[in-house]
Amino acid sequence: MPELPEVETVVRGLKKEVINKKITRVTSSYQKIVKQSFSSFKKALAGQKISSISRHGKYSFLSLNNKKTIIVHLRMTGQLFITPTTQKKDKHTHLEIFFGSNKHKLIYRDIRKFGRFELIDTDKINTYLKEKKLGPDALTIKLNDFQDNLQKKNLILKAALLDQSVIAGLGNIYVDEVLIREKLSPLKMTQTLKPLKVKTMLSTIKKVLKEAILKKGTSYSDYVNSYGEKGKFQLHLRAYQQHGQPCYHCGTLINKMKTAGRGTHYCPKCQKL
DNA sequence: CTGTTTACCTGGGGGC
DNA sequence: TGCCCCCAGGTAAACA
Repeated sequence: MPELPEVETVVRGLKKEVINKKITRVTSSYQKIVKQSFSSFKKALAGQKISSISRHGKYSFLSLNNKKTIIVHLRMTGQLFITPTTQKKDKHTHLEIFFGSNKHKLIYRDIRKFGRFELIDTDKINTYLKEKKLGPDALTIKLNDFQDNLQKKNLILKAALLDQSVIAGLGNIYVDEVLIREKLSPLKMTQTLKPLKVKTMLSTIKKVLKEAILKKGTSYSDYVNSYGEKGKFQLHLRAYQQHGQPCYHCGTLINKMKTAGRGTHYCPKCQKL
């Protein structure tokens, strides 16, 4: 599923490919993908250029030169990538953006149709982030803010790291990967964490995310980057979907349980409560 | 108000 | 081969 490293990889690719290209046409065969009416969305995009692209957590922002911004969230199985205009769309392609005199189009594919597009005023991005209760981005969050957000609620650690208001960008894969590297139990309560442990955990969060970005993300199931290619971080997973495999650190078999409503992979020896 | 559960979707895999 | 059921998990909405 697309988490921070996957969204960052897509954003970096799109920056190279679609900045300053004029949008000529937008089509959709599943208009629910767009939050507001598709006809107004289509009208607002036509004739505009994408002037800048940014990301916060798992949200990406494609800003147009008419002071509007397209917000994209890929949710579980969303794919946003460039493909030749001659490529015929398949049944999972729900949106296509065409550019003037260009051999390529930007398409949105999503098997489970959970992803969403939304159009807002560019100067309201910060308001939007507040409305969604999005916390600081995981790559840039300051230790003090992370510490405060963790202490505010006494949550199970796994749930706290998945909570986008605490830290934005982590999902099920990277939370499990961080916890096994930190030898922390997913069941530990946040208020029992020592300040020094919070510090090392945050540096591990940033380290794992950066490594995953270098590997162009994790393609466990459907994720592909802006060129439709798979990532390579799945080769470096130590916990996620590794149940039955020996632990990277001690050789004990990785276990799987359900925590905070999610599949949670952990080493029963390294990650004791 | 806050924590918990369900809905949104489809494909894949297990059981039979 | 095929049918049924469950599972995958990000977020919003409904619920207790």
